[in-house]
Amino acid sequence: MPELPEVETLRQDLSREVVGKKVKSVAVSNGRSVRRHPSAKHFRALLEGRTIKSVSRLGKYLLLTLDNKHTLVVHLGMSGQLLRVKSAKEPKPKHTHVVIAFTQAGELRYVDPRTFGEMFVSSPQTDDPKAPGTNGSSSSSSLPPGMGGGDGLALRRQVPELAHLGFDPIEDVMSWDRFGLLLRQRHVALKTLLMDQQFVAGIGNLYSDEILFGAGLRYDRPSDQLSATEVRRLYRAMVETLADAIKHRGSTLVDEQYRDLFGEAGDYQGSHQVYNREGQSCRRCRNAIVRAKTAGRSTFYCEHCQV
DNA sequence: ACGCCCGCCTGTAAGC
DNA sequence: TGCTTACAGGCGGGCG
Repeated sequence: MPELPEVETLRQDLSREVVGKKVKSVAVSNGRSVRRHPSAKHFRALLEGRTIKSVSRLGKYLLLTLDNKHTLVVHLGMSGQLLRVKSAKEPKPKHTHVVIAFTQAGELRYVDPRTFGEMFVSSPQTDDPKAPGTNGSSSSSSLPPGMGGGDGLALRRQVPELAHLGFDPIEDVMSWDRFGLLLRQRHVALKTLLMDQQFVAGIGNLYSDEILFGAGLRYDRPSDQLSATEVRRLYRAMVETLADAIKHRGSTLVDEQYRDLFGEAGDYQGSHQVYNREGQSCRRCRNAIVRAKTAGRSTFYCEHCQV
């Protein structure tokens, strides 16, 4: 399942490979992948003739900014892949639902067996196009500014459909104090909170387990009952685990199909501490990793290292 | 407010 | 060996 590290790897690849390219034609062979649009034709018309100006990321969403300020948004869901091929002649894998051909030759293909993912073209928010600064809502917001792929606030305005997303753990830096404050505003299990996209955007089942191991905290610890040290450990583990996974170009598991833009597997699965390691020995204390069920989902953790 | 379940999907693998 | 069932889970929605 592509989560933040996998999507960020794709963002880096895309910004080198498709920025500056102009869309020649778009072919949609499964309308479900563009289900936000009234029709495939509608989706195509918004893309054809446009040039890709930049590539950003918000949580698990890829944002390709177009030359008319519209944005091509891609969400990979459970099984989505974005593949760049040099020639249209290369054989199309099964479940290729969208093909974007560029005028400079080459294609961007969207493949998604389970069709949980989607693509759509978003129009920027048309709120108050008059003088800027009159109501002062631009820079005084509660969200901190982003650093890399783009300003988180600007991106949220650019794509109103993603306004509900919480802070991005890599782009939006925040103090331990503020993180602790946010944790105390809720009373939920830590794993639930890490996976809540409205709280923090980009973390799914795999990385929430890895982060909680890194922090030495159990998945079911209530979010409003952490000591200052534990808050700090959790924040640090979140940022470091994700950054480390990005360095390794994400996780490609045996039963999964995450691939980068060129079809290459990620490398981080070898560094997993708990995920999918039920019965295997903890790399830190040698006790067996345990599997639990929460809300019908699997959770892996070490009963000795996580308290 | 929160936990939990369902439906949406297909491919893989375990079970009988 | 072949069929059936369970499982994988992001996300939105509903229910208690």
